Amino acid sequence: MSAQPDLPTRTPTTTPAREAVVTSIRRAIVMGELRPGDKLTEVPLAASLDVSRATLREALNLLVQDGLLVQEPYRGFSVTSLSPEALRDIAATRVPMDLIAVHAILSDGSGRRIGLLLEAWDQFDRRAFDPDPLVQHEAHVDFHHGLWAASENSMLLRLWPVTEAMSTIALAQDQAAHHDPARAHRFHRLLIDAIVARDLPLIEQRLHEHIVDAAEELLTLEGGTA
Amino acid sequence: MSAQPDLPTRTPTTTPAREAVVTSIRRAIVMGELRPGDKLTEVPLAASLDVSRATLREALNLLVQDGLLVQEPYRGFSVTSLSPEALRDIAATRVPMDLIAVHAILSDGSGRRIGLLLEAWDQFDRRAFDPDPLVQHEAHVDFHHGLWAASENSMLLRLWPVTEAMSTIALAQDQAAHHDPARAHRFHRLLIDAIVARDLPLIEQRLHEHIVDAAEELLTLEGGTA
DNA sequence: GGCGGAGGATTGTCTGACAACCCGTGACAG
DNA sequence: CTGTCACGGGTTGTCAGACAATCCTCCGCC
Repeated sequence: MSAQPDLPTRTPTTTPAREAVVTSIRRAIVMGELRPGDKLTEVPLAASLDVSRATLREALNLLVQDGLLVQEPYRGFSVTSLSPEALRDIAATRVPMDLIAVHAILSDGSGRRIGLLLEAWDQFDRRAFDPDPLVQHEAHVDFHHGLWAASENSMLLRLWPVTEAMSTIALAQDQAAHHDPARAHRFHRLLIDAIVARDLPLIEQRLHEHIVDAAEELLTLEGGTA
Repeated sequence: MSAQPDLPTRTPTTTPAREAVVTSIRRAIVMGELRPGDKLTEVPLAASLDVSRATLREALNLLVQDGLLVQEPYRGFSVTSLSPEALRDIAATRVPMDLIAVHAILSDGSGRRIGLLLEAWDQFDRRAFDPDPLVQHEAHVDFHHGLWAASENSMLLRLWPVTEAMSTIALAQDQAAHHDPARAHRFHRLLIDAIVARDLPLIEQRLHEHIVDAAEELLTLEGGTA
């Protein structure tokens, strides 16, 4: 009935339209076009994304899934907004969770997990200074994801989407929070060094610097609880 | 930091139908009527639950949200299934996460968090031996949720649904895994005692007994057969 | 000025349909 | 006999339009 579509369908699971919607909205949040607290009204949004309302709602449900959006019955979807205490909680909780990953990496005798970690570093290193700020953001996020993935702890992997979403929102909270890419690069480098050196106290200290201090900085920027 | 404008479950006067679907399916998983790996076909399921396919799909998406189900494009929804390594990861990860909560509880000078914890214990104590096994399960789960909630750490609260779902699946993995309610009751009691005594090493040991040992036990049960 | 109710706007749900896709089956060539 | 490929049934993904339930705003009334 047709010429053979010789091209191997590039994506093994092609064309769920809602995926496009999901990435589109996620990008809008990362880029600050959608800010925490913004309400999403379905009909105009569906029209602007050229999908039906049902498909849009499926995509929105997926975003609620990792906490990027919140849904209140009969009141609709809106971008998650974090209180200052929530921001501190995120930072304070991420440090011990990262330490769980680090422990798993260091307790692996084969060295494979360290290899995974260094690979994550390499990929970050290549994209950390990309001109596209979206790529920079993804590189940063992927590095932290790589740290958890290198632990080969499936529980952490399941918890990652929620964690990533919270961190994304935290950064999006302050639009002006364009953290200096060189600074993130340096922190990540120092962290890798400490892990390779297997210096647990140093690892913890550097995680603390990277995460908690950054959060406190965000909070001071935010200032008057606006 | 005194009066938190409490957010009472602001019921929207009527329950969205998908909530009923969600609890129905969740109950089926808890009760072992749906077992890990089972596939859910939409049309018969929607008919049996007396909702439209669209509403059913919204409910299924919500369940994917906390990890109780997995969705593969064009292959449908199925109950999450965990490998033995995943089961170990869950147990091994929950202990340090519970410790995060415990630290937050103990670092609260006002004693309010301890009060919340004891309240959670009371509610567990009242339902631990309920004749309905579903109530028993909920009492157990609510106790652990109460531990995290008592920490007043909003990040942990966000991570809870995923954690709960993983633990639920882990227990559902082996249908024969009705844990002796008296045993759970004793463990929880011992844990509370250790926390009140502020004995950190003892707390950790008892968490380990309750979580990791239970997981290993599940694995030996499962390993013999299968 | 405060209160209560009408009206519009928005979300929740339904029905029915069609397109896209997966999988098992069986014909066919080697 | 074996591997490949087309075919068809079954299932999921998406659409359109419609109606009910709920929220929100504003206006008249006391």
